[in-house]
Order: sequence, then C-alpha cells, then structure tokens
Amino acid sequence: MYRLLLVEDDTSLGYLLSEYLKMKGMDVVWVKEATGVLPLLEERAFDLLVLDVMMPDMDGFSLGAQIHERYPRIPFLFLTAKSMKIDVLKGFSVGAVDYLKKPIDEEELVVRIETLLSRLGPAEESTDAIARLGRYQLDSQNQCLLLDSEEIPLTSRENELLAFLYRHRNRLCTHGDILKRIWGRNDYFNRKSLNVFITRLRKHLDEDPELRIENVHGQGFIFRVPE
Amino acid sequence: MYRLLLVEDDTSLGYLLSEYLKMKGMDVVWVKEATGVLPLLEERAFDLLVLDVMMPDMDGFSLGAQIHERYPRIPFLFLTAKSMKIDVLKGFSVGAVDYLKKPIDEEELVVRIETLLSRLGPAEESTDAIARLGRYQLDSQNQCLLLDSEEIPLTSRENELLAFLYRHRNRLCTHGDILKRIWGRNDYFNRKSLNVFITRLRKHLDEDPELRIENVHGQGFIFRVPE
DNA sequence: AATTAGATTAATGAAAGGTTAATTTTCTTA
DNA sequence: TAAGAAAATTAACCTTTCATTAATCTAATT
Repeated sequence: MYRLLLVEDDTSLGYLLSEYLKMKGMDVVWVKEATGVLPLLEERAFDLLVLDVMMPDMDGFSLGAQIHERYPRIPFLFLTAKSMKIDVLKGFSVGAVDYLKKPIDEEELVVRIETLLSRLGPAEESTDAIARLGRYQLDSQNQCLLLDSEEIPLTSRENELLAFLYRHRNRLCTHGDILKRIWGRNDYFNRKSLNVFITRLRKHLDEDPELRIENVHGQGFIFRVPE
Repeated sequence: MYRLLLVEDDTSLGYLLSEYLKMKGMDVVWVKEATGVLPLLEERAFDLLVLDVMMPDMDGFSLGAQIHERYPRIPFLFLTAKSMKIDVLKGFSVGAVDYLKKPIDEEELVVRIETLLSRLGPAEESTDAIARLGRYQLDSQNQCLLLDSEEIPLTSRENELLAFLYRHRNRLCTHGDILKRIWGRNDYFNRKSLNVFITRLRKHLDEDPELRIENVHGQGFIFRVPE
C-alpha cells in the first residue's frame, strides 16, 4: 500500500483529494500546514509527497527545496494554481517529479500518482526471474535449463514452448492455444512440429520424473509440475 | 547524450520542438508518421519517445499501446491537444510516463524530459575501473587488455564491444541490443561487422579457456565469465 | 479391427554464424 | 593536402544450427 503525504491548506480540496486517494486504496496523511512537514518526515516514511505551492505559512517551493536537500530520495510533486511558465520550471528545478495545475481532476491525479509510484517503486517483478521446475530451473532470459550445475541450452522454439507450458502449468493447454501463440498458425504441419518439440522437451526434462508433459487425447497437453 | 524520438505530424510544431531539443543537447530524431516507428525502434535505441496523439495515419494511443506491448521498457509520453479527462487516463493506461497538453511550452517540455530521464536512472553502469577477466584484465579507460605483464591494445570498437559484453556478462545480449548501443543501428551490414569483432575478441581472449563468448542461435551472445 | 491421434527418429534445407581476406574509410603525420 | 597506417566495413566462402518435413511406429477411441 502506497503511503502519501498531502500538504494542502485549502480545506475543501484537501478533504476531497485525501478521501478520494484513500478510496483508491492509498494510505494518506493530510496536513494543512507546511510547518511540521519536515519533523513528520523524520517520524514516518512516505512513498510520495503532494505539495500545494501557495500556502499561508510557507512557500511550497521552499518547502520542496528543503525536503529535497534533506531527503533527496523522497519523491514529491507540486499541485498548484500558479501555472505560469516560470513556476513550472522552478518546481522542477527544486527537484519535483511532477507539476500539476489546478483545477486538478482527482482521477487524473490518482493515475499520475500510480504511474509515478509504479515506476519508482519496488522494482516490479522482473520477467527475467528464473522459474523453479523440480530439479531444474528454467532461465528463459538466457534461453537455457539449469540442472544442478549443468546448463542445457534451449533453442528458441524449445524455450518459447517450455515457457508457455510453464506459465500454464497444471492446466490444459490446447493445441490451438499453443499453436496460435507460438507458431502463429494452427495447421496440420505446425501440429506435427509441435509433436516434435514436445518430444524434445520431454527428453530435456528426463531427469525429474515429477515433471511430465501429459497428452490429453484430441485436446492438447498438460505440463505437470508439483507446486 | 539523451536520444529522443519525436513523432509529430505538425510540421511547424515538430520543427520547433526538435530544434529546441537539439539545442538543449539532445539527439533528436523527428518523424512525421506513426507508420514506421516500430521498425525504427528495431533499428535504433532511444531513451524516450514523445508521441503526438492526433496523427493522420494512426491514433497515438494505439501506437503507444503497441510500443508498450513490444518494448515494455522504453518510456514514452504523450503530447496532445486533446485534454479531456478521459484521454489523459487512456494515455496513462497504455503505459505512458507523462501526458502533456498543448499548447506546450518548449522549456517546460525540456525540463519534464530531463526530470524523467534523470529519474529513469543511470542508463549504464560505468566501466572506469579495471575489470578482472580470468587471467586477463580489461582496462577500458586505456583501451587495452592486460595478460600477465603483456599489454594487448584494443581498437575502439573492440573495446566498446568487450566492455558491453563485460557489463552484461553471463547474460544474453541480443544482436539488437548490442548493435543499437554500439553501432547505433541494427542492420544487415552492422550485423556482419559484429561477427567480425566477435571473432577478434575470441582470438584476443584465447589464452583463458574459461572466458567464452557463446552464441545463442538467432538471439545473440553470452559472455561467460566465471564469477 | 479400423481409424485417428500421438510419439519418435531421421533427413533436409534455409538461415545464421564464423573466418579470412579485400576494400573502404578514417586518422596521422609529414 | 597527400601518403601511409590503422581501423572498420564489406565481401566471399565455409560451417553449424535448428525448424520443418517425412517416415515409421505406438496408443487411444470407435
């Protein structure tokens, strides 16, 4: 869950935004004054700060500058009515990651925040993860199977097919699905080709009897992998 | 130097922006049509794409969606006159990192681009230290390989290629990645050139059988270096 | 038993990769 | 700025790889 700090002196806008963001599943702290933000950052961790620029007790820019100085890794964005060019540039120059002009649409704000956080956030699940396959590991990125310390290179088709079967492990993969996805076309010859590759994969996975590519007559294959 | 691709059909705005961005020290390619963008991405590497939404030959959103599907790691932003809420959300939903509304101030655009790119991070880990490579050492700075007390000079291409392979050691480097990064362009002749340099590097690294540049058929190369 | 689907092994040919040599381009230095 | 050297690119030729096709055999379904 994302933790946001909203610094906005306007009561109605502040309320509206904080409620909306909470509704979208975010953990929101709303404060009405710039004073006290720095000590708060000392106390609690936030993923993103949303700062109003025009506040009675302090200029949002100088708050942003202070934050950037002290906590250069905390991302923050400005929310403001001042939309003149010079202000936008100033906002970015003190280290903001975005600058939104009022009137701000709440939905757009949420989407922008989510986009920012997902990019900044904990490195999203990498596609180059190595999949566990019984005694084996499938390193799809490097197109190979690992068995103990041995490395078994895969051809592109073998790799694609095995990755597909793995993604749908323990579920029926019909010929049609496999062929359309990997060969691009479901016809007689490609179906023959698929058989050849099923044989090859079975041979590659021979060392672990728990891993089985089972045929479902007339339907397709199920790749059995103990969970 | 940042490499940008600007896709904008409006001649005057396109010219203005591309010149301004170039002036700011960016390497800008400006194309007027959405058609041909995907093949271009196959050929050349870009750090960021700036896409117009309204183009005569294709909807910018569907272009963005296609790019995101095929190259999920390339960041892109939309530039548009359509500022209705629904469009902003659509832009982000196909994977954009920002959405700017016309009339766009060039200075603001540059600042936003710079902010984005600097956050998207250090594109490359630098190889300024001397790298240990089995019996060898790679001194990229001085463009040479050291073997015992012997010093083997490298040409700049050899050096760039070996440094690239070293940075990505034990992982598959596709032809596309290598060619786009080092040759700047992925085409038939450069692919041939790459082969020649692979041969030369193998010859240079001949003294240590643990160091192998392995080919992955149809994909690229893996530089095997014991950790 | 007949028929269809699947498995296996082997053969083939196009595409990709490797190597060496020739040619062009770029850089130096006179 | 022209000659010579160095480097990169292109060309030519050869080898390897691998998806497909073919041929043959086995299992399932009716």
